[in-house]
Amino acid sequence: MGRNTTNTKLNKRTRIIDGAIEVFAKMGFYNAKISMIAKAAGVADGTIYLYFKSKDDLLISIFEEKMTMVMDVHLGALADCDSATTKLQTFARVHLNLIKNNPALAELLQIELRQSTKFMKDYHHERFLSYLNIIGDIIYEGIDSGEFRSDINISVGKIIFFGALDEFATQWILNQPKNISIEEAGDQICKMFISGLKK
Amino acid sequence: MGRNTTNTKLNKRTRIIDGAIEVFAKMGFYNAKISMIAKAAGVADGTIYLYFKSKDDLLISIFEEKMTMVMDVHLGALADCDSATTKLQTFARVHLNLIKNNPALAELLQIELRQSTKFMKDYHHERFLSYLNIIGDIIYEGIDSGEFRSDINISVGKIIFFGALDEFATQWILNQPKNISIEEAGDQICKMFISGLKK
Amino acid sequence: MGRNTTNTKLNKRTRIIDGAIEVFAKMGFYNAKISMIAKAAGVADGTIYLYFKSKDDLLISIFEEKMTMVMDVHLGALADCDSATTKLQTFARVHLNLIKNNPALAELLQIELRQSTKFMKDYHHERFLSYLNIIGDIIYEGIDSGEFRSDINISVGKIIFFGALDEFATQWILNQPKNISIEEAGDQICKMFISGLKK
Amino acid sequence: MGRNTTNTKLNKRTRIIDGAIEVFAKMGFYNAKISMIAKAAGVADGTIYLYFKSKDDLLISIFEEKMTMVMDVHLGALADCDSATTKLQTFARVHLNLIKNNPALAELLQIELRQSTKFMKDYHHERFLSYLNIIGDIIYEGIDSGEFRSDINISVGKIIFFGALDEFATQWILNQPKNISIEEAGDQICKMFISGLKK
DNA sequence: GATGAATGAGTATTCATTCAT
DNA sequence: CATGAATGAATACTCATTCAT
Repeated sequence: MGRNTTNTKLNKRTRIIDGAIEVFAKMGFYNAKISMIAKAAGVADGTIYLYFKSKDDLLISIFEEKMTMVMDVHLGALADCDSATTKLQTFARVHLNLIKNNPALAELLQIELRQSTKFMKDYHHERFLSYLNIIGDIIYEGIDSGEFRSDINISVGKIIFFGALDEFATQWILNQPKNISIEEAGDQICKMFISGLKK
Repeated sequence: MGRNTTNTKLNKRTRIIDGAIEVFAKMGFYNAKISMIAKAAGVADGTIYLYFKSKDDLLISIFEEKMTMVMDVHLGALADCDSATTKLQTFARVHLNLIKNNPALAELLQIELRQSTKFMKDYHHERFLSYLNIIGDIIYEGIDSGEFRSDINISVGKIIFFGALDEFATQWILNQPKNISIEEAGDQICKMFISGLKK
Repeated sequence: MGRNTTNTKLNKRTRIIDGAIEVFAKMGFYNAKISMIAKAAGVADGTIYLYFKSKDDLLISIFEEKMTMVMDVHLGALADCDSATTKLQTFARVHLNLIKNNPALAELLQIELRQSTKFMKDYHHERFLSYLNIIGDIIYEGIDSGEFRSDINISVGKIIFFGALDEFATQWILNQPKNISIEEAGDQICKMFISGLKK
Repeated sequence: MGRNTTNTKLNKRTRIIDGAIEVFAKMGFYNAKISMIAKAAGVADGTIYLYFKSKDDLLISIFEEKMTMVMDVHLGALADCDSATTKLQTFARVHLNLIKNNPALAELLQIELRQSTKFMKDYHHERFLSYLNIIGDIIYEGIDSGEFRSDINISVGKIIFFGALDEFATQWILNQPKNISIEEAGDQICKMFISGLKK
């Protein structure tokens, strides 16, 4: 049946993406070999090229699809919050949970975001900026509602809140600290960021 | 005579490192070709192998040397500060200034810190941890002296302060924001981090 | 019913051959892709393998079939001629007309005849030699009847008459000269060959 | 010494060209593998790319160089002739001798001239036209001097004389006829072409 | 030490062919 | 018969590294 065919196709594409996430995360983009990805996906090397134009396209496609998914999860979770403070806490919790539950994807997205290859430099600031702007909008809302100070530069604020979360995630992926859970860490990050270090 | 030879050698080594920083930063590690680095350094391809064991070793050597230099600058600057708050501000200022003045190096160090190649995973947590620990020590000192709250998890605090600075630096390198100077941004980061967003 | 099936098959086979002639001529054998031929023929890639064992077999089959057709046309036309001179002129006229009317086929046959792939070297001297022998027989007849000189080496004569026609055809396909029609050219070729350049 | 280095370099380039001529002639361009050529030349695969940009470039370079050489040989030989008839005979003799002595090169040049790949279609009509024009100039001279008939179309004449020689050469390469030497064949070709078949 | 020509291992990608539907 | 998704063998080309000079 049509549905069957479609499913098989989707499954194969999904398997390739999942295999690629795994292999890219473990090996890095340049050290990942197409044959490894094919093996991880349980398909022939050539099959990958039925679904993706090139290795680069595979990486970019993963980024596109997963970022879309991530944004949707965030926006869904934020819809239930009623204050900027809650939203910031929710954002942190969702971000860290996504990373906790998809460490390979997390590592991959970070590779993409950071790796300064030419094709990465050109590409997808847009989608990353949207992500940053979720944070920016929350801060703006907090200032607007009087929850947050008005002498905050939102452009800086959104970047450093993301940076704080992201660096913590990176370290957590590399070397999971035993002495603190990712949930507690999220609370700590929000506390420091929202209330500051000062007594 | 001996000194002369040594100098020549040191000069050549320095030229290679500088050429490599430039090329790695512009092209990324994997797209940087030894021949490009050799040309940038004004030496023959083979000469690089008289000073470095491999392309990987070149990257790691840069990291080692430059991080040593960076740590020294930080420690020198911090020696003059008399409070944890001042120290944190100083650290931020020094960090951002180093990046402002050595953008290629900054980009390179970030590539190294992030790029999850095997050889990067194995390597240099140590030296990076020392860097983080400068921040950790300042926070500890602040708590100890009563400047900072005592319910702060230092392990988390040092990571997120670094993350905040680092992400801002990344964005600044990629897309220098016109509406705020790097100095002001440093002040904003410290303000948010130290006093929090809350009114 | 059976006829219908058979017709469909024949039609499909014909469509594949015609598509292949077109694509081989335009792209060359090695640059022609099975998928292009399938598309040109309006069939699926796999269908080609129901009619031909391989890409090589497709090329060879075209050669076989078309040469058979070409030989028949020649023999039919020659039956009406009453002298070796007329036959030679007729042969030239028929040869050049075939090329004029089937330039893609002409180019393809030339590729085959020339392209020194192994499978081409092994193959079809036989059929080509038959073609040459049509010319050889005409020359023999002309010598026998006293029309032509008897100090002619027929083996050489048949080859060079063919070569003259063939090279002219090649040039005409590549770069159709405006200043002379293919019919006039045929007359010129016969004139030079039969009467020579000498005054 | 400089001379030594230069010689080594030249020798290597020459060895690659000679190896390539051999392998291209035996296997055809598309079936010739770079590794075969490298082995035939006694160099590493990569070395070929120090001297030629690509496999295509290698083929074209061979063509350029060898055609230059061939043209020089022809022009040198023709300088000594005092009539168009002698020149035509000389041209045929030189052409056939070159082929006799360089059969692999001859086959390769024919592949190039004929193989209808895109890059071949675009390329070097110019150089081939120069070759044809040597013949054209001889015919023109013969008409001008009164040796040849004036009702000859030179454009056609040069093509068919070349075609006659070329086809004979092709057949001779493929299947050397025992019953006639290449020298005699050259004489036959000239005789037929110059005096015609007619009694 | 310095050079850069030579090496050859390593890999993304293509495409003729197969075969389950 | 017909399809076209899947296969995987095959190869031009790159580039880190070596070593004779």
